[in-house]
Amino acid sequence: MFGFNNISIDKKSRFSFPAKYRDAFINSNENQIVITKDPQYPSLKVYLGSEWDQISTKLSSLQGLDPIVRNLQWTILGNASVCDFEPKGRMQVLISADLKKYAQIEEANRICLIGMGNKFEIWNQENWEQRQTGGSLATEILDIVLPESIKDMSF
Amino acid sequence: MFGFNNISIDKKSRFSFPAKYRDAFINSNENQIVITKDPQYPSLKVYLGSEWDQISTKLSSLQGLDPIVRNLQWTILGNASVCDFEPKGRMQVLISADLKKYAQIEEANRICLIGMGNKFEIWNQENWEQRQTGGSLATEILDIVLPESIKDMSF
DNA sequence: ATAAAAAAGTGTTATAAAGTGCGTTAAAAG
DNA sequence: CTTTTAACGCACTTTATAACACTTTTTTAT
Repeated sequence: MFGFNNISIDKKSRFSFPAKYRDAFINSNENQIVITKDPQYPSLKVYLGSEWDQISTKLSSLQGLDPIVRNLQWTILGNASVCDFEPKGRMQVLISADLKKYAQIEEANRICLIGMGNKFEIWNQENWEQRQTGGSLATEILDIVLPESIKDMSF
Repeated sequence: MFGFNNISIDKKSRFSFPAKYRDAFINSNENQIVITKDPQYPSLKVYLGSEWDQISTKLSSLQGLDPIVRNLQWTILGNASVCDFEPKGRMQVLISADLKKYAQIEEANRICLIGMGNKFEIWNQENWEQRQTGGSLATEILDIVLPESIKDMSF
Protein backbone atom coordinates (compact mmCIF):
# COMPACT_ATOMS: atom_id res chain seq x y z
CA MET A 1 0.00 0.00 0.00
CA PHE A 2 2.09 2.78 -1.38
CA GLY A 3 1.86 6.07 -3.12
CA PHE A 4 0.46 9.53 -3.18
CA ASN A 5 -3.25 10.31 -3.52
CA ASN A 6 -4.98 13.63 -3.60
CA ILE A 7 -8.55 12.77 -2.62
CA SER A 8 -11.71 14.55 -1.64
CA ILE A 9 -13.18 14.78 1.80
CA ASP A 10 -16.91 15.39 1.93
CA LYS A 11 -18.99 17.82 3.97
CA LYS A 12 -19.36 15.24 6.70
CA SER A 13 -15.58 14.73 6.96
CA ARG A 14 -15.44 11.35 5.28
CA PHE A 15 -12.92 10.16 2.76
CA SER A 16 -12.71 6.86 0.96
CA PHE A 17 -9.59 4.90 0.22
CA PRO A 18 -8.72 4.64 -3.47
CA ALA A 19 -9.89 1.39 -5.03
CA LYS A 20 -6.37 0.26 -5.80
CA TYR A 21 -5.88 -0.63 -2.13
CA ARG A 22 -8.97 -2.80 -1.89
CA ASP A 23 -7.25 -6.12 -2.53
CA ALA A 24 -4.62 -5.44 0.08
CA PHE A 25 -7.29 -4.66 2.68
CA ILE A 26 -9.25 -7.75 1.78
CA ASN A 27 -6.20 -9.98 1.87
CA SER A 28 -5.12 -8.83 5.29
CA ASN A 29 -8.67 -9.22 6.49
CA GLU A 30 -8.97 -5.79 8.04
CA ASN A 31 -12.21 -4.61 9.54
CA GLN A 32 -10.86 -1.70 11.50
CA ILE A 33 -8.85 1.41 10.73
CA VAL A 34 -7.21 3.61 13.35
CA ILE A 35 -6.42 7.26 12.82
CA THR A 36 -4.26 9.21 15.22
CA LYS A 37 -1.89 12.15 15.48
CA ASP A 38 1.61 12.12 14.07
CA PRO A 39 4.02 12.98 16.91
CA GLN A 40 6.30 15.14 14.76
CA TYR A 41 4.34 16.92 12.10
CA PRO A 42 0.86 18.41 11.76
CA SER A 43 -0.44 15.32 10.03
CA LEU A 44 -2.25 12.08 10.78
CA LYS A 45 -1.26 8.44 10.79
CA VAL A 46 -3.67 5.80 9.55
CA TYR A 47 -3.06 2.24 10.68
CA LEU A 48 -4.68 -1.05 9.80
CA GLY A 49 -6.36 -2.60 12.81
CA SER A 50 -3.84 -5.42 13.03
CA GLU A 51 -0.88 -3.07 12.78
CA TRP A 52 -2.39 -0.83 15.43
CA ASP A 53 -2.79 -3.69 17.85
CA GLN A 54 0.92 -4.33 17.74
CA ILE A 55 2.03 -0.72 17.98
CA SER A 56 -0.39 0.24 20.70
CA THR A 57 0.41 -2.82 22.77
CA LYS A 58 4.11 -2.17 22.58
CA LEU A 59 3.85 1.56 23.17
CA SER A 60 1.54 1.28 26.13
CA SER A 61 3.84 -1.24 27.79
CA LEU A 62 6.78 1.17 27.86
CA GLN A 63 7.90 2.94 31.01
CA GLY A 64 5.69 5.98 31.20
CA LEU A 65 7.88 7.88 33.65
CA ASP A 66 10.20 8.85 30.80
CA PRO A 67 8.83 12.18 29.60
CA ILE A 68 9.47 11.49 25.92
CA VAL A 69 7.80 8.12 26.10
CA ARG A 70 4.91 9.62 28.00
CA ASN A 71 4.51 12.30 25.37
CA LEU A 72 4.44 9.74 22.61
CA GLN A 73 1.88 7.72 24.52
CA TRP A 74 -0.31 10.76 24.96
CA THR A 75 -0.03 11.81 21.35
CA ILE A 76 -0.39 8.46 19.67
CA LEU A 77 -2.57 6.46 22.05
CA GLY A 78 -4.54 9.34 23.50
CA ASN A 79 -5.76 10.61 20.18
CA ALA A 80 -6.49 7.38 18.38
CA SER A 81 -9.83 7.03 16.73
CA VAL A 82 -10.95 3.53 15.82
CA CYS A 83 -13.30 3.17 12.86
CA ASP A 84 -15.22 0.21 11.56
CA PHE A 85 -14.07 -0.51 8.07
CA GLU A 86 -15.48 -2.60 5.23
CA PRO A 87 -12.87 -3.55 2.66
CA LYS A 88 -15.59 -4.89 0.37
CA GLY A 89 -17.74 -1.82 0.73
CA ARG A 90 -17.00 1.82 0.21
CA MET A 91 -13.89 1.87 2.38
CA GLN A 92 -15.02 5.09 3.97
CA VAL A 93 -13.53 6.61 7.09
CA LEU A 94 -14.62 9.55 9.19
CA ILE A 95 -12.06 12.02 10.52
CA SER A 96 -12.95 13.67 13.83
CA ALA A 97 -13.02 17.44 14.15
CA ASP A 98 -10.11 17.22 16.56
CA LEU A 99 -7.85 15.36 14.22
CA LYS A 100 -8.82 17.57 11.32
CA LYS A 101 -7.78 20.56 13.36
CA TYR A 102 -4.44 19.01 14.25
CA ALA A 103 -3.66 18.24 10.61
CA GLN A 104 -4.85 21.68 9.56
CA ILE A 105 -7.48 20.30 7.23
CA GLU A 106 -10.49 21.87 8.91
CA GLU A 107 -11.55 23.86 5.88
CA ALA A 108 -10.11 21.63 3.20
CA ASN A 109 -12.23 19.61 0.82
CA ARG A 110 -9.19 17.73 -0.40
CA ILE A 111 -6.46 15.94 1.48
CA CYS A 112 -3.28 14.08 0.64
CA LEU A 113 -3.36 10.41 1.58
CA ILE A 114 0.10 8.89 1.37
CA GLY A 115 0.61 5.15 1.41
CA MET A 116 3.76 4.21 3.30
CA GLY A 117 3.52 0.44 3.10
CA ASN A 118 1.96 -0.75 6.31
CA LYS A 119 0.39 2.61 7.13
CA PHE A 120 -0.87 5.83 5.58
CA GLU A 121 -0.35 9.49 6.35
CA ILE A 122 -2.86 12.27 5.88
CA TRP A 123 -1.64 15.77 5.11
CA ASN A 124 -2.92 19.18 4.29
CA GLN A 125 -1.79 19.75 0.72
CA GLU A 126 0.21 22.92 1.34
CA ASN A 127 2.10 21.39 4.25
CA TRP A 128 2.88 18.30 2.24
CA GLU A 129 4.24 20.25 -0.69
CA GLN A 130 6.31 22.45 1.56
CA ARG A 131 7.79 19.43 3.31
CA GLN A 132 8.55 17.66 0.05
CA THR A 133 10.36 20.62 -1.38
CA GLY A 134 12.58 20.86 1.67
CA GLY A 135 10.75 23.56 3.59
CA SER A 136 10.12 23.14 7.26
CA LEU A 137 6.84 23.69 9.05
CA ALA A 138 6.24 26.00 11.96
CA THR A 139 5.02 23.24 14.21
CA GLU A 140 7.77 20.71 13.57
CA ILE A 141 9.28 18.94 16.51
CA LEU A 142 12.89 18.15 15.75
CA ASP A 143 15.99 16.96 17.54
CA ILE A 144 14.31 14.60 19.88
CA VAL A 145 16.81 12.48 21.76
CA LEU A 146 15.14 9.12 21.75
CA PRO A 147 15.25 6.79 24.72
CA GLU A 148 16.61 3.31 23.98
CA SER A 149 13.24 1.69 24.46
CA ILE A 150 11.74 3.20 21.34
CA LYS A 151 14.75 3.26 19.06
CA ASP A 152 13.67 0.00 17.50
CA MET A 153 10.07 1.01 17.03
CA SER A 154 8.79 2.59 13.89
CA PHE A 155 5.46 4.37 14.01
CA MET B 1 18.22 -5.41 -18.54
CA PHE B 2 20.42 -2.63 -19.77
CA GLY B 3 20.53 0.19 -22.19
CA PHE B 4 18.96 3.35 -23.44
CA ASN B 5 15.53 3.54 -25.06
CA ASN B 6 13.62 6.48 -26.39
CA ILE B 7 9.98 5.39 -26.35
CA SER B 8 6.55 6.87 -26.75
CA ILE B 9 4.02 7.57 -24.05
CA ASP B 10 0.37 7.61 -25.11
CA LYS B 11 -2.47 10.02 -24.35
CA LYS B 12 -3.44 8.05 -21.28
CA SER B 13 0.14 8.20 -19.95
CA ARG B 14 1.09 4.62 -20.68
CA PHE B 15 4.33 3.32 -22.07
CA SER B 16 5.33 -0.20 -22.97
CA PHE B 17 8.66 -1.85 -22.33
CA PRO B 18 10.68 -2.67 -25.43
CA ALA B 19 10.29 -6.26 -26.55
CA LYS B 20 13.95 -7.05 -25.96
CA TYR B 21 13.31 -7.19 -22.21
CA ARG B 22 10.43 -9.65 -22.48
CA ASP B 23 12.44 -12.80 -21.81
CA ALA B 24 14.06 -11.32 -18.73
CA PHE B 25 10.67 -10.40 -17.30
CA ILE B 26 9.28 -13.82 -18.07
CA ASN B 27 12.28 -15.59 -16.56
CA SER B 28 12.11 -13.68 -13.29
CA ASN B 29 8.37 -14.27 -13.15
CA GLU B 30 7.40 -10.68 -12.53
CA ASN B 31 3.79 -9.66 -12.41
CA GLN B 32 4.24 -6.26 -10.87
CA ILE B 33 6.21 -3.14 -11.67
CA VAL B 34 6.73 -0.25 -9.27
CA ILE B 35 7.47 3.31 -10.32
CA THR B 36 8.54 5.94 -7.85
CA LYS B 37 10.49 9.17 -7.50
CA ASP B 38 14.26 9.29 -7.62
CA PRO B 39 15.38 11.03 -4.41
CA GLN B 40 18.14 13.01 -6.10
CA TYR B 41 17.18 13.94 -9.63
CA PRO B 42 13.95 14.85 -11.39
CA SER B 43 13.50 11.36 -12.73
CA LEU B 44 11.75 8.12 -11.90
CA LYS B 45 12.89 4.71 -10.76
CA VAL B 46 11.23 1.59 -12.08
CA TYR B 47 11.59 -1.57 -10.01
CA LEU B 48 10.54 -5.13 -10.59
CA GLY B 49 8.01 -6.29 -8.03
CA SER B 50 10.45 -8.62 -6.32
CA GLU B 51 13.14 -5.94 -6.03
CA TRP B 52 10.62 -3.51 -4.68
CA ASP B 53 9.50 -5.87 -1.94
CA GLN B 54 13.03 -6.00 -0.58
CA ILE B 55 13.72 -2.30 -0.78
CA SER B 56 10.38 -1.20 0.62
CA THR B 57 10.46 -3.67 3.48
CA LYS B 58 13.87 -2.53 4.57
CA LEU B 59 13.18 1.16 4.16
CA SER B 60 9.88 1.11 6.01
CA SER B 61 11.42 -0.69 8.96
CA LEU B 62 13.90 2.13 9.62
CA GLN B 63 13.40 4.61 12.44
CA GLY B 64 11.05 7.22 11.01
CA LEU B 65 11.67 9.74 13.76
CA ASP B 66 15.01 10.50 12.07
CA PRO B 67 14.18 13.35 9.67
CA ILE B 68 16.48 12.18 6.87
CA VAL B 69 15.13 8.66 7.00
CA ARG B 70 11.62 9.98 7.03
CA ASN B 71 12.29 12.12 4.01
CA LEU B 72 13.55 9.15 2.06
CA GLN B 73 10.55 7.13 3.16
CA TRP B 74 8.25 9.88 1.96
CA THR B 75 9.97 10.25 -1.36
CA ILE B 76 10.44 6.61 -2.23
CA LEU B 77 7.59 4.82 -0.45
CA GLY B 78 5.12 7.66 -0.45
CA ASN B 79 5.26 8.12 -4.18
CA ALA B 80 5.42 4.54 -5.31
CA SER B 81 2.87 3.37 -7.80
CA VAL B 82 2.39 -0.36 -8.09
CA CYS B 83 1.19 -1.64 -11.48
CA ASP B 84 0.01 -5.03 -12.54
CA PHE B 85 2.26 -6.24 -15.26
CA GLU B 86 2.00 -9.01 -17.85
CA PRO B 87 5.35 -10.03 -19.28
CA LYS B 88 3.55 -12.08 -21.92
CA GLY B 89 1.20 -9.30 -22.86
CA ARG B 90 1.82 -5.73 -23.91
CA MET B 91 4.07 -4.92 -20.96
CA GLN B 92 2.29 -1.63 -20.50
CA VAL B 93 2.63 0.62 -17.48
CA LEU B 94 0.75 3.74 -16.46
CA ILE B 95 2.59 6.77 -15.11
CA SER B 96 0.57 8.93 -12.72
CA ALA B 97 0.15 12.64 -13.30
CA ASP B 98 2.13 13.29 -10.18
CA LEU B 99 5.15 11.30 -11.23
CA LYS B 100 5.05 12.78 -14.70
CA LYS B 101 5.20 16.21 -13.17
CA TYR B 102 8.15 15.30 -10.95
CA ALA B 103 10.13 13.91 -13.88
CA GLN B 104 9.16 16.92 -15.99
CA ILE B 105 7.49 14.79 -18.64
CA GLU B 106 4.02 16.27 -18.32
CA GLU B 107 3.83 17.45 -21.89
CA ALA B 108 6.17 14.93 -23.44
CA ASN B 109 5.00 12.18 -25.77
CA ARG B 110 8.41 10.53 -25.60
CA ILE B 111 10.53 9.53 -22.65
CA CYS B 112 13.92 7.97 -22.04
CA LEU B 113 13.82 4.55 -20.39
CA ILE B 114 17.24 3.47 -19.21
CA GLY B 115 17.94 -0.08 -18.15
CA MET B 116 20.27 -0.25 -15.16
CA GLY B 117 20.37 -3.99 -14.61
CA ASN B 118 17.87 -4.74 -11.89
CA LYS B 119 15.97 -1.48 -12.34
CA PHE B 120 15.13 1.18 -14.90
CA GLU B 121 15.15 4.96 -14.85
CA ILE B 122 12.80 7.28 -16.67
CA TRP B 123 14.01 10.68 -17.76
CA ASN B 124 12.87 13.68 -19.64
CA GLN B 125 15.05 13.71 -22.76
CA GLU B 126 16.57 17.14 -22.23
CA ASN B 127 17.50 16.41 -18.62
CA TRP B 128 19.08 13.12 -19.60
CA GLU B 129 21.21 14.69 -22.29
CA GLN B 130 22.29 17.49 -20.02
CA ARG B 131 23.30 15.01 -17.31
CA GLN B 132 25.24 12.88 -19.79
CA THR B 133 27.21 15.83 -21.03
CA GLY B 134 28.21 16.75 -17.49
CA GLY B 135 25.72 19.51 -16.77
CA SER B 136 23.88 19.65 -13.48
CA LEU B 137 20.17 20.20 -13.06
CA ALA B 138 18.51 23.00 -11.16
CA THR B 139 16.55 20.71 -8.90
CA GLU B 140 19.35 18.40 -7.82
CA ILE B 141 19.49 17.50 -4.18
CA LEU B 142 23.08 17.06 -3.12
CA ASP B 143 25.13 16.79 0.01
CA ILE B 144 22.78 14.75 2.12
CA VAL B 145 24.49 13.40 5.19
CA LEU B 146 23.19 9.88 5.47
CA PRO B 147 22.48 8.20 8.78
CA GLU B 148 24.25 4.88 9.39
CA SER B 149 21.06 2.90 8.98
CA ILE B 150 20.77 3.56 5.28
CA LYS B 151 24.42 3.64 4.26
CA ASP B 152 24.24 0.02 3.18
CA MET B 153 21.11 0.40 1.10
CA SER B 154 21.08 1.06 -2.61
CA PHE B 155 17.96 2.43 -4.24
C1' DA C 1 -38.78 16.58 31.52
C1' DT C 2 -40.40 16.73 26.92
C1' DA C 3 -40.66 18.23 22.36
C1' DA C 4 -38.65 20.58 18.70
C1' DA C 5 -34.76 21.81 16.23
C1' DA C 6 -30.24 21.36 14.88
C1' DA C 7 -26.27 18.84 14.11
C1' DA C 8 -23.78 14.78 13.20
C1' DG C 9 -23.45 10.46 11.06
C1' DT C 10 -24.84 6.82 7.51
C1' DG C 11 -26.21 5.18 3.21
C1' DT C 12 -27.69 5.56 -1.91
C1' DT C 13 -27.57 7.13 -6.47
C1' DA C 14 -26.06 9.59 -10.74
C1' DT C 15 -22.50 11.31 -13.67
C1' DA C 16 -18.06 12.78 -15.30
C1' DA C 17 -13.38 11.50 -15.46
C1' DA C 18 -9.81 8.25 -15.34
C1' DG C 19 -8.08 3.82 -16.48
C1' DT C 20 -8.04 -0.57 -19.20
C1' DG C 21 -8.24 -3.67 -23.07
C1' DC C 22 -7.87 -4.66 -27.70
C1' DG C 23 -7.84 -4.23 -32.79
C1' DT C 24 -5.56 -1.70 -36.54
C1' DT C 25 -2.08 0.67 -38.76
C1' DA C 26 2.67 1.99 -39.36
C1' DA C 27 7.38 1.15 -38.89
C1' DA C 28 11.33 -1.61 -38.23
C1' DA C 29 13.88 -5.85 -38.30
C1' DG C 30 15.11 -10.28 -40.07
C1' DC D 1 8.90 -10.37 -48.55
C1' DT D 2 7.62 -11.91 -44.12
C1' DT D 3 7.55 -11.31 -39.33
C1' DT D 4 7.88 -8.72 -35.35
C1' DT D 5 7.46 -4.57 -32.81
C1' DA D 6 5.81 0.07 -31.77
C1' DA D 7 2.32 3.50 -31.86
C1' DC D 8 -2.28 4.99 -32.27
C1' DG D 9 -7.31 5.14 -31.77
C1' DC D 10 -11.50 3.66 -30.08
C1' DA D 11 -14.79 1.41 -27.00
C1' DC D 12 -15.65 -0.30 -22.70
C1' DT D 13 -15.15 -0.50 -17.66
C1' DT D 14 -14.15 1.21 -13.32
C1' DT D 15 -13.61 4.82 -10.10
C1' DA D 16 -14.27 9.25 -7.75
C1' DT D 17 -17.21 12.60 -6.19
C1' DA D 18 -21.13 15.50 -5.48
C1' DA D 19 -25.92 15.60 -4.32
C1' DC D 20 -29.55 13.89 -1.89
C1' DA D 21 -32.31 11.37 1.62
C1' DC D 22 -32.68 9.31 5.83
C1' DT D 23 -31.40 8.07 10.75
C1' DT D 24 -29.46 8.96 15.10
C1' DT D 25 -27.64 11.93 18.52
C1' DT D 26 -27.18 16.26 20.75
C1' DT D 27 -28.70 20.72 21.92
C1' DT D 28 -32.09 24.16 22.96
C1' DA D 29 -36.36 26.08 24.51
C1' DT D 30 -40.51 25.72 26.81
